[in-house]
Amino acid sequence: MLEEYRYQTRCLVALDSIIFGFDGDELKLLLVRRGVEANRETWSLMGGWLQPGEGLGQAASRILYELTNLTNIYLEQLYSFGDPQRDPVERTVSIAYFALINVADYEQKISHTYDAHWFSLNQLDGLDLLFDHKAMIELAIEKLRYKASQHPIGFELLPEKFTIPQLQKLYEAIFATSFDKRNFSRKILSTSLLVKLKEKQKGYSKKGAFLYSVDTEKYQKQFNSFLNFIPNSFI
Amino acid sequence: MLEEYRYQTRCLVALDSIIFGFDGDELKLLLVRRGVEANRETWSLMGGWLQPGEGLGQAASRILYELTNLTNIYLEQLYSFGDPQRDPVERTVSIAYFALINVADYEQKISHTYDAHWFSLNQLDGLDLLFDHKAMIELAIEKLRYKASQHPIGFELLPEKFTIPQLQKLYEAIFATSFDKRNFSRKILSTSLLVKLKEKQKGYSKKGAFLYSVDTEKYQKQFNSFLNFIPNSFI
DNA sequence: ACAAAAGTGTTGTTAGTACACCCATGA
DNA sequence: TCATGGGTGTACTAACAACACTTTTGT
Repeated sequence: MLEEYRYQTRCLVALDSIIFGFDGDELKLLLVRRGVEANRETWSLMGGWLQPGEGLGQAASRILYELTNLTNIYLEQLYSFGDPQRDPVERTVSIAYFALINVADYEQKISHTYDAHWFSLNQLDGLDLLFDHKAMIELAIEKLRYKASQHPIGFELLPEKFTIPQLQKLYEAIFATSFDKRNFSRKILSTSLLVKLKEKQKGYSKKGAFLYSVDTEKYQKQFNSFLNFIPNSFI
Repeated sequence: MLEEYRYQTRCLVALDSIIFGFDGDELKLLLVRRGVEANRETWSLMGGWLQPGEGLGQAASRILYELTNLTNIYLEQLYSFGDPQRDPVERTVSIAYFALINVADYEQKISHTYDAHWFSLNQLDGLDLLFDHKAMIELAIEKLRYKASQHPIGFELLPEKFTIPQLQKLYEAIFATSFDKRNFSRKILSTSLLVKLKEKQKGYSKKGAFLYSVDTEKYQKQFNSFLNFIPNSFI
């Protein structure tokens, strides 16, 4: 090994994932209570160690799978946390990832071996979380809001067929505010990313609301080309 | 030490900093050619190892200082790179930071012990860079553009007193495009973040251009409150 | 028949875009 | 006097914000 490398200190590297979910009404967060030696009773994000030969996102996915049984969740890197005191046992750098899922889609699949549990965002205030996980969550909420303000990212949090009022509820949950429904539906439909279906959702309201699905082809095209929206949005 | 920690693999953690500079005309990038054993002749970002007891940003600042003598540069975390093969000598996770500085302000201070050198962005194409540093730079450019499209971040790249045409050149360099000067100055002045000074810049043009400075108080206020721009920008 | 949620249109205001001429000065 | 870059105004268009009534249907 090269001299230059030989005398460097190696350091624990952890991955922590923040999983947001929407149940049709509230925005939720998936936490686990792990059966590990330290902090046995503390709720925490889905976390684990980086293994040799593993990519970062790959490790985050594996850990999420091991703790909850969830697979094929698109995880996005959020931020790296490296305060020397963040883990009192030993200095650890943690790389945080986050994802958005639809609670209903995954309810059956989530294993409860490690006591995984959905918390609504307001429940968090009273809760004590491991290490700096609260700061991670706050940053993730900020990023989620930012992303939702740019992309119609919310689609990923809904079932394949959904109604405009459902989508509005989701955005209202993300931004903790309320929108005018006329302006909301106009704005959403003006993207022409939604396809109106013949069916109506029944049961929730007396009248029933039309179901829509995402035109995935258009959606891909539009949001894989970032370039077109940058220059003139500022100047 | 806890069992849970004892058997984990520790890993090298590096910090790499991407330093953008503006010289009044072009957007540049600071690279070094380090006298290290491996890759002696390759240009690279300002990189080094995380030491015990150091925060991540703190380490990035120290490394930047050691390689260039620059201090008091605000570094912002960009992304973490952890491909198992990214460093062929040993598996290393690298956390990338970036910063924007005004070339003229720091020209005297930059030490050239390690052969630090400004490259204009177009020069990069032909250049071979260490490891995945090219990908880091590309991501940093993307982020810089995004930030500039939201905030008037460009102010940090200019001297304390600057002219509107200088600012326009900077934005044109960042976005690799050109803007209508009437619309540009209207847009910039409409933020009322600039204070018009009595003095003119002479020498560059025959007529001379009025100098402006940033109203730092307003600037702080406006861009520390993110919340107000989110909801209605989407809905 | 009535309660509860769905759906829809108009108007005023604001921000964005495209475009062309005169001004001040040094050489 | 002329070449160079600095500075400004207007008219058109598109997006946004505020606002209230009618429709459907289950009970």
